[in-house]
Amino acid sequence: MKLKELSRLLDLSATTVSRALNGYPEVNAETRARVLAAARRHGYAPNQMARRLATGKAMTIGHVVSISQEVINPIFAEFIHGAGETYSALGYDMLVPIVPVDGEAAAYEALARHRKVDGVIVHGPLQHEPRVDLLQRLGLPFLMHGRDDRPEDAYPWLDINNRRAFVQATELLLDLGHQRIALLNGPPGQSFVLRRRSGFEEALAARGLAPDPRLMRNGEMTEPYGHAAAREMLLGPEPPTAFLVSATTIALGVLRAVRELDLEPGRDVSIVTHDDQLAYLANDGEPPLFTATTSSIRAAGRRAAEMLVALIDDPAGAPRQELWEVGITLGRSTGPAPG
Amino acid sequence: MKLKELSRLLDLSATTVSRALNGYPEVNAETRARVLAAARRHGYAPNQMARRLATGKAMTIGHVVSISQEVINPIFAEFIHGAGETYSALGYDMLVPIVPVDGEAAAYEALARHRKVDGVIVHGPLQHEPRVDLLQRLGLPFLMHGRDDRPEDAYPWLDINNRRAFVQATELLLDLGHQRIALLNGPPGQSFVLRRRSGFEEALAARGLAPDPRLMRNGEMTEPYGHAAAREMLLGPEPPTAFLVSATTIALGVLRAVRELDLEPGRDVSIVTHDDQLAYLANDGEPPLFTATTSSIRAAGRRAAEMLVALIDDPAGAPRQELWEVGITLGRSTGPAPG
DNA sequence: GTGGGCTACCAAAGCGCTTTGGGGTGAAGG
DNA sequence: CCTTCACCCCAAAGCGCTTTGGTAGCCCAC
Repeated sequence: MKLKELSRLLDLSATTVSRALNGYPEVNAETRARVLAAARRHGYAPNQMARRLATGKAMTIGHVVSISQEVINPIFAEFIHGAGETYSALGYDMLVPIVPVDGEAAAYEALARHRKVDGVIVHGPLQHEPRVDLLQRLGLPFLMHGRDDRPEDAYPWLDINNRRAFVQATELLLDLGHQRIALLNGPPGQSFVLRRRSGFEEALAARGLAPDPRLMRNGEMTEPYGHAAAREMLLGPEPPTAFLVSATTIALGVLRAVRELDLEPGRDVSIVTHDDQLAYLANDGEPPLFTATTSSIRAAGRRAAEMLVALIDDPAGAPRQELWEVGITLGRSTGPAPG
Repeated sequence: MKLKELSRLLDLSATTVSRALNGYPEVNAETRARVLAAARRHGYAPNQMARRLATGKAMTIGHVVSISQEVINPIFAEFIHGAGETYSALGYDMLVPIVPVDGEAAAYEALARHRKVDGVIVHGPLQHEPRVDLLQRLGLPFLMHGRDDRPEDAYPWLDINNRRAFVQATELLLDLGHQRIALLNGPPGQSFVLRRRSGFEEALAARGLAPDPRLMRNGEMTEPYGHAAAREMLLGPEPPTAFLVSATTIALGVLRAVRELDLEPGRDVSIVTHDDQLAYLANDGEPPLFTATTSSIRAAGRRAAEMLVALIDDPAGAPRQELWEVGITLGRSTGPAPG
């Protein structure tokens, strides 16, 4: 069933039918009702390709995933999940090109030139993110999840206050008397990783402490990474009494190492993690397993998508930046420093 | 830059330019080279909407995600990842509608009627999957990841041999002398979950053993689920000496419970898991942490996408079903039954 | 030297929709 | 009574590409 057939059936012009379906005012209410009823009855839906060609709007948002970021995966999935809810509600489609690491720039260029999307969401910004220049040059609207070292208003973004979160987490451990705190952070170069480290170092410095480089690690946020790093540190000289880690997956690895060494989490060793509130890694229990800074990555996805769509609809008048504070949850993984 | 402009620039007709770019034979080699050079130089790329409207092909594959399946998430993400690699290579786009549970059917109908996709991949089939009827009625080509209780050749699918995998895993435990084996399976109703249970029960029956219903659980494949179930069973009367579980996330929960109770995995309690080889939950170590049946879900995604595209290009001649056997990895989580 | 068969190109007709620029009708207003 | 103005509706012109159905020119064969 196409528009022309439907219009013939109704003895109306294609123009009128189109207008009726798209809610334009210059259509008699009765006529509109007739059209809508007929459309439903015959299962008519406009061909999206035709519609998009005619309107010049792709009604699609791109999320480019580079396959280097193996481990962003579960977090990325949860973010996408939230964004998808927004898109469904707003009539947008989501396009998810998966590209090799070295094809990322080309992927954005292709999206722009082929007119496949109206905008993109940029994931996992580096400290100084080259994609910003690329996208501005391409004139492709974008919203960054996170932000880099440019001035606050250089481009639109949604981020959580990573620095502050890790200041608070570190202070919590310091208040419990911990002095040797290990930091198991995410992949080097990522903007959020650096902000978290700043927060950690800042909190230590405020108490006149200097971070021990041997207790600071970067790595993909996996369970084995947490396990290996924690095990090594705990078996080494001057082991830490507390771990501050960047993801629940890492925390689980730390927990495994702690138990393996017959230590008691929350008594012999404390653990604080940042919790993205992934559905399948829920920090369950009463009180919950981990003491954590928390922020729903799914909610971030929802909101980021909203912001980008608003930006596309009204490039001038939409909110362009948003910084979320994180919550803190007290769990069973922290306690006073031993000794 | 649009086709007309480029053709005027080259003093050729749009027809010839289009044919040159799309590799049709009726173009002089020299002319083609000239066209390609000019296209590259001016950064010309055809507007996809126009192209798709003209050809009638969406060059897009849909993966509908219903937001009930919270926990399919990480596994789903990994599958998608593989599929995405195929799409990039083949020039297809991937559309990922995220819809509420009760909107799934409507989502497929919309995809079909709006002509947004050339086909879909169906995830997480139930024992008897209603989407099969729906999609066949809509005439929308599809490939199922997994399969349901219909005859083998009822529709195209790619699956792993879940039953056989769990037969082998169970036999492995039985050979080690375990008699009380707990099964921590996935969500009830899912086809793969039922096949795995069949395999488990079948292997027990072959040794004259009956499964203990108190040691069989279903649940979303999360770490807390594994932890809670294992803890409860281990503290109950007649605790199991071994756990067979459906996912590495669950296995991590079991491991946590085991350690909490001061038991030694691989000595006091054995664990076998099915490992989808998720990148961020790698079963690392030498030997690896878990004894596991393994099958790369990312590879499955790659292959499934290939099969679907082949099916779309040639509805008659493409391979329609594929059953993969799983591998087995011996890890540190299994050992002879105690006592 | 005429017909047939290639090669290399082109004009124009779609693809199915939206949107522009009217145009007819009847009621309100002068 | 004639104009004005909403109100509804329509024909036709795009949107930017692909594809159909040619044609012009050339070579070869009979």
